[in-house]
Amino acid sequence: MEASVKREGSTSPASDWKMTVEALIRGARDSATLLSSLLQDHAPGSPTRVLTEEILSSISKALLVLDDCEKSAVPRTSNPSPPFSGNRQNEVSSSKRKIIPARRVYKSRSHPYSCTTLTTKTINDGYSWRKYGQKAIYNATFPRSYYRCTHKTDCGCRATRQVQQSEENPTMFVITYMGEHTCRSDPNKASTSESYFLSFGSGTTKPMMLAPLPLPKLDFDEEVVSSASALGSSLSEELGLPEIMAVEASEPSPTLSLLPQISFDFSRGYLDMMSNAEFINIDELLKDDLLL
DNA sequence: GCAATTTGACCCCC
DNA sequence: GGGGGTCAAATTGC
Repeated sequence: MEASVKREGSTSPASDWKMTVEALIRGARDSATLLSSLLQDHAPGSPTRVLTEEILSSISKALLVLDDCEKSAVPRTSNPSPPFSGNRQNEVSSSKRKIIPARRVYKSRSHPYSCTTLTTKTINDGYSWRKYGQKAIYNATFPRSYYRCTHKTDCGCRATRQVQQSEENPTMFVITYMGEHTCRSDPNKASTSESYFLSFGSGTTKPMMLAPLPLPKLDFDEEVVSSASALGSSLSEELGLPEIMAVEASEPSPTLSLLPQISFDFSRGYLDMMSNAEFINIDELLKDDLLL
């Protein structure tokens, strides 16, 4: 299904992304907070419906923007040129670099998916990371740091993450995860969340798709406000009125934060919602109230 | 001494 | 051509 709403005017990809993140943050955070409080005394009725619709609306708006961004980025794919074109000078020197290797192996930047998280500090996600770079970003106040999994060398794990201080709120950090962990993660940390996944897939979406992810396992002592992702998804076909599924993903944890937490992984097509308010049976909620 | 971080250069892609 | 992601030598910390 094609998205029926077009963005107004023409904006830059950076602007699109900013709009998206802002929409996700506002919609998801506010709605989740309200929803969480309401669910403590849950009685089937309109409030849950309104809130759920609000969440969906926010997500849909963000997705529309992401969809356009994704479309504009599509043509870059198919034919990667060889990693080295071969005509550069190899003898370049500087005060720090005296010898430049004959050639460098440069890997593709493409990743099967990504996940962006806004958090009050850099999160302990259960994986060990090694910093491999830092860059000043054009029109950005704060530099961006680049990390890769420490198991890259021994396990060939290709997961990376980028950390950058938020422009709007310097106390927050925007953390972007890219690539899947192919190394073994800490099983203790990997299973400490109470999670539900709302899938924006079709009715034929299999439960397998809703399993807890290779996404970062967040440290719930921290306030993770939102996250979003927008790569490699065919979700644009389903933006009209997403069908919702919900599934309980793991055992409850006593270490959850007091705030409801929502994360999105659009490339895999689901919304991850966490709360310590009580077990939220979203599945029944939705069955009673609306979409199912 | 080893491992992690820093930092300038290299390279890809728009 | 330039922004941004990655590499890898140099530096720093334990």
